[in-house]
Amino acid sequence: MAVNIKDVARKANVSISTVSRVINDSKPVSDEIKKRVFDIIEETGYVPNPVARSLVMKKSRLIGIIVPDIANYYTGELLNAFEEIAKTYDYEVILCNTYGDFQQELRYLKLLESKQVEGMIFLSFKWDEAHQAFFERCNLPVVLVNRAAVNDRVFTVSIDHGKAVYEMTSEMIKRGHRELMLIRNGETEDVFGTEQLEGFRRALEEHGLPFRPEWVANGHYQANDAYDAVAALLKAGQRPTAIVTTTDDMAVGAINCLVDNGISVPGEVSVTGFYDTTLATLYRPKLTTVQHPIYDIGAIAIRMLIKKIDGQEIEEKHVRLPHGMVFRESSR
Amino acid sequence: MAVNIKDVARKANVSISTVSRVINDSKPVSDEIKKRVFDIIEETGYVPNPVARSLVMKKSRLIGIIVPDIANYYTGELLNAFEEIAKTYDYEVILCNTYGDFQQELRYLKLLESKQVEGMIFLSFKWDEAHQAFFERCNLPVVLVNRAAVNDRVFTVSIDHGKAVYEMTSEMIKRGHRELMLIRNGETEDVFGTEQLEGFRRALEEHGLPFRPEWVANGHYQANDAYDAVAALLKAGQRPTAIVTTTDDMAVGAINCLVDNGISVPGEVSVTGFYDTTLATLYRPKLTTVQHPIYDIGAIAIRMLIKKIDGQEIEEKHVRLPHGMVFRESSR
DNA sequence: TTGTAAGCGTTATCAG
DNA sequence: CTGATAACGCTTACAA
Repeated sequence: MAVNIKDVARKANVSISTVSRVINDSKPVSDEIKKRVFDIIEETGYVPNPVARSLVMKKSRLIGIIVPDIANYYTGELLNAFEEIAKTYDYEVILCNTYGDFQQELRYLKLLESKQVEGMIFLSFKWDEAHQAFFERCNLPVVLVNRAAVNDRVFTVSIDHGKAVYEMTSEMIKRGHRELMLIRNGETEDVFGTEQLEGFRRALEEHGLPFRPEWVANGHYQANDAYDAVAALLKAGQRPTAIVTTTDDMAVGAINCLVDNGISVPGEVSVTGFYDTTLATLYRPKLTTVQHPIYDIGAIAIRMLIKKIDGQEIEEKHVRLPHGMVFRESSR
Repeated sequence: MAVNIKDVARKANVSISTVSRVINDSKPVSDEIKKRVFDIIEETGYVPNPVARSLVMKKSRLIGIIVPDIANYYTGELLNAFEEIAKTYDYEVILCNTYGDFQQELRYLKLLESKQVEGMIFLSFKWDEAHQAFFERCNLPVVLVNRAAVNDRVFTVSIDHGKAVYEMTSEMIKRGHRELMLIRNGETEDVFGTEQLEGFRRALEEHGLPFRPEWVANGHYQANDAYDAVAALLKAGQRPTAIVTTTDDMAVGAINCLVDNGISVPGEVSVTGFYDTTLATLYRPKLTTVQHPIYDIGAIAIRMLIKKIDGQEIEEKHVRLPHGMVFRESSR
């Protein structure tokens, strides 16, 4: 049977309040007694019961993480960051996978609330009134990762998607491309998808290139989406010379389709990715892609959350991290 | 302020024990009172406090998961399964990422114990005395995923790695290959690495082919390991016609090295993977690989654990799931 | 069938 | 500085 505070108190010949004081360093205790208590703790291997502690403090030291899919590099890397930083602050993360299902999300929100999490990190595709209402009611801190800001009630951290697409598109144009296609994240509710589109359009405009709506496809992060989009374009007899995508997976899907149709990459068509995941260097040709500080985004998100939980004021409620670009073999 | 059992009791004009009885359905309560209580619960939105419940029941309904790295498809898919099934049984999983570090593992073991987890799932590379001693002492159920059985104190679930390698190797031999290389998981403590080697050796023997130790490389799951191993062999002027690997990533690494050296795959050399991750179909040439029921392994592991936690007897302590083989473009 | 009361292992208030 | 003691929200004998 595990030893508890009472046992320690008895063996050390002090009251339990004293023991509590020494383990929490909450009030002055004489050095002599402190040592006696520490010795007993050492000897018995006593560890305070976090459940009892939670009950009285009304704090669970739990953080809820809601993600649409765990099985990919991007989410995994984020989780690495959440987990690692949270531990540092003595918080535990509990994981909820929604498979992108809206109802599931709502269910998990309630579940997490009942589990007394002290805050949440949200990685879902959309953010709508139901979410908003929920957080309004339960008054829990939330931070959204790679979702656009809706208001100051929720915090966000991401890169500037519009700028990233703008820069990558401009770079392709500078390198001589005139026929460009965009495959973006096309959830209509996804504000970043819109941002991405705007970035693309702006790059074209600034270089005096025409914007053709039919050369914009809406993907959902997956390789297949891009494959199909490119296939459709090809079938319609159209052929861009550069394809800008917003996911490494989609870039690979696009390239696969091109190659399957006998079109060489980057010989005839250049393709760019997004995020710079492991896939970008594993795949051949290696991907030219937007470098996304995934781990850092995760680290900042969880730090913001914990800061807020601890009652500190957050000055910068919507953080935007800088991104980079790597030019590898998939573009010319 | 959240409503508690007392509030419900008062509003329903019953004692708190009665409320407890109706929410847990633990003892008979008259239909009339039951209805009254349910109405109040509905009205107030009361949710029992799981922390208080844990304290008295001495159960946390928490399961600890220890993994060496979250950011890959394999772990992610496993986590999907853990998370999903655990929720079904009203358990929460808490995640610990060790980056493969042994000391970190030990630290997490203690942490999880102090958090009162009721069981653990372990995905670490090795299993040694320190682990064994820990579980011996704290008497917590554990299940090891894709690690070999050490004894009956810990449960395991995996596929038969020896058989998988044996079959894939045999198949390559049947297809005419006589010069085969193996890149396996080479942690010396990794019993499956040994099993894999044995399977390879047995396939060669049964077909009267010589076993050359220098054509066996030890990787650590990563593409780079395989890349380097193949590069070394090539440098030594050796060239197999088929390379069997035990990871899709390693297969890709091997192919990349071959191609970088002007050797065509599968034209001149065939390469096979393991696990059938998303990479296997994203990459070109698409990978011939061993199909590994990742999600199922995770599902069985977490079910075994929960069963054990609930005090049920586990008849089959070391489960081996069947695997498959897919032949795609990376082999001839 | 229902209620009373004793914990569960802590922290925190209030005397001394 | 130290020690009783009352919470925290719930389950569960034990009584009624």
